[in-house]
Amino acid sequence: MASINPRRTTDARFVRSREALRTALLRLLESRPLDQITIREIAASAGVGYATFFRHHAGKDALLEDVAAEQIETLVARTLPIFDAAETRTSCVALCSYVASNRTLWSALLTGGAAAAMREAFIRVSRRVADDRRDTVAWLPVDLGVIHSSSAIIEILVWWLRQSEPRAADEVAMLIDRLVISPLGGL
Amino acid sequence: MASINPRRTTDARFVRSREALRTALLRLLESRPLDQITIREIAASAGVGYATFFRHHAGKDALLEDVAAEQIETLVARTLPIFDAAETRTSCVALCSYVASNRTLWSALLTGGAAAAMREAFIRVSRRVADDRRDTVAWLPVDLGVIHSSSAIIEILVWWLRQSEPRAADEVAMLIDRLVISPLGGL
Amino acid sequence: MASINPRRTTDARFVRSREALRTALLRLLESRPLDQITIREIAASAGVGYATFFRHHAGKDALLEDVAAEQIETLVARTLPIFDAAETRTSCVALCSYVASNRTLWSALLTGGAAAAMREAFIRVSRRVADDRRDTVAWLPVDLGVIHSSSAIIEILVWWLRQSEPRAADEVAMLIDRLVISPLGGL
Amino acid sequence: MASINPRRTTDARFVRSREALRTALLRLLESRPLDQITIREIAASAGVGYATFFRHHAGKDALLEDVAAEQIETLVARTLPIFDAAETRTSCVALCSYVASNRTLWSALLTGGAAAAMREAFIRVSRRVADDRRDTVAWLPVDLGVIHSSSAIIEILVWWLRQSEPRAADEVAMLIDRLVISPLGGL
DNA sequence: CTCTAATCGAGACGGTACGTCGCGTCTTACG
DNA sequence: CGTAAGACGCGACGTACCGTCTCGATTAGAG
Repeated sequence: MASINPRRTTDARFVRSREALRTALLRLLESRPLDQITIREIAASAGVGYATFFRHHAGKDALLEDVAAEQIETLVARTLPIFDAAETRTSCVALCSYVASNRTLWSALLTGGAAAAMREAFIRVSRRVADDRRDTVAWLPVDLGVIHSSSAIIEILVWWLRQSEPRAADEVAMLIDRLVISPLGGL
Repeated sequence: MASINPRRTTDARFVRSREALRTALLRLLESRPLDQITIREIAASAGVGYATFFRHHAGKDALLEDVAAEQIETLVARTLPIFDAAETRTSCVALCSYVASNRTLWSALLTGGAAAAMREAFIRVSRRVADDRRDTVAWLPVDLGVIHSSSAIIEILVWWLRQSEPRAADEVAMLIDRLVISPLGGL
Repeated sequence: MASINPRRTTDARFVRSREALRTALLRLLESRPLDQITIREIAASAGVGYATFFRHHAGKDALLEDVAAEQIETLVARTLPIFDAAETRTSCVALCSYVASNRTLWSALLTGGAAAAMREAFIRVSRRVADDRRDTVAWLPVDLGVIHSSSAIIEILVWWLRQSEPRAADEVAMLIDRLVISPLGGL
Repeated sequence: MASINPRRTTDARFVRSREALRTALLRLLESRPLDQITIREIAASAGVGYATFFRHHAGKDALLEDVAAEQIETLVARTLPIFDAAETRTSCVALCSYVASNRTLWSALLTGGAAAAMREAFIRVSRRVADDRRDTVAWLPVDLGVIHSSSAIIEILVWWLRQSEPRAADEVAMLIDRLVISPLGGL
């Protein structure tokens, strides 16, 4: 949508609204789950007309994925080395540290009722990465590998971010390593 | 709700409606995801008045859980021995066989957009079981263990049931064993 | 609409809402023209849910015509004898007297921006009457006769009802007689 | 608006846009009624920027009246002699002939949902003329005379232009004469 | 085998959010 | 630096579904 018309990427107003909507959603996600947030609220909170929302996104979910996409892209960039490294544990630590350092953001994304959408987005990105790499283990179907590891990681992160007194990042990294990565059997 | 008035469990009309609603939901779930099914449709498909739906269930989700509950109870009864047995693999086979033998039902429940609700129900039941048993591994927080294993199993089942040409039950059992059960490290 | 389902005509709630909407529209028409009245206002003023409006009428205009229909039916019943009577003047007086005695109502209907719709409704009713009677004057096409006389009468009434200090009913009756009825040349 | 800046009447671009808008509206009116035509369509059809529309006219209606004004001015110039002439019938023929010779234009203006606006414009012009002339008949209020005759003429023309196989101009002229002009009683 | 009361179907209702549309204003990029 | 493009705020629209409610019309099961 944004890429069709070159103007859209340049026009100051367009960029401004777009960014306002992104941050408004994140702001609201900190207070309550996605499905209790109305598009009208997002628009109002962004200081943007209601109709304008639809000039940028097809719906609530579309905005969420738009917001999520770039974050996930970054997260995956941190997750990638996990599978390469002999030292998977170190990589898991890196992953968790990144999440910890953006705790508020990731809490909103993962514990705000958007986890399912995030999971989808994460799987999508992971699948793309997996297609590029083509390292396989005989007993494990590739797509299941992607789905399982993505889901499990997301879910452990959700569990982590929901804790009132969160554990240390490297402790969680250990859990991910032992529960998810190691069982994949050294991809 | 159903238990307040003893008559409700006896009155032929009440029982008939209840059952009609259950089967109607399952029938509809085979055609499209839960959130595209309206309560009005369920009622109509059950040959039951719209208001009657609410005389039995608080909402769509309540009906789903009502339907799901007994199935999950059975499934967990099959899953339980997994953790006891030295031969976890055998138990996984038993689990998958059961699902395979009720494929239509479980497909509706798991691939019909109700997976999230099923996951919750499954976790709820599992947690209850886990509380009874109290076998712990030092490095793994109990609640995470429950959440992770429940979610991962559900998710592998979803993956399985979505395949156009599904794999053999024992093959999937192997996957569950290697990806989920074994890593728990012999509870 | 009201006549399809017999229940609708009986159900107390339905009748209540229907009547509330009618009177609400008339009430609002006294304060400002039709196109400055929103459906939401009508519903609110009727103490009726917004969606309920559409359960009764397809839109603002439909409600107006519904309201207008019966009034026009009555008015036409008064207008009819005009064409029969040798004393057309007397009949015109009757017509104007009736309008005068319901001045508030007719002001709302005719000076509230609804005149066009009223004209249509009036023509429709008149055409039906004309079809029944089949008295024709050679030089005047029937449909033009209906359109012209209906429109002209409506328009004179509008002019009358808009005056700050309205003329006497029989004076207006005279105007209608001389400008509209007589020229028809003794139908 | 157009008269404030002297440049506006001279600037070639301004004149070009103005004319483009006029003809665009007329072109569109031939295909569908005024209220189904959006300003955006008019602008697009005129090959003119959307905002540019508002540099010329306050809105759709304003453009219409702008377009209509000159036509009506001409029409009234033809209608005027009607009231002077002893031979009103001849004048009516002149009027109708003029309309017939610009049938497409007048069809667009009168049958395209713009009749009400045209009526207003026609009345406005007629009133100006009537004020100048000051010929009165005792029993007929001047403003009603103007409104009635204007409306009735417009309305007969609409009826005429809507016919699939239109009658001859002098036949319609006769109808106008007998229904509208004669009853005014030789102003 | 009746009578009485619970249950039923039907669906009207008040709400709330949706996504669409057109308006008229105002900003922006571009020639 | 002026103009065309079009993003924007606004606000009404009509739709969909929710869950509550009011109706009579059955019909089950107790007496």
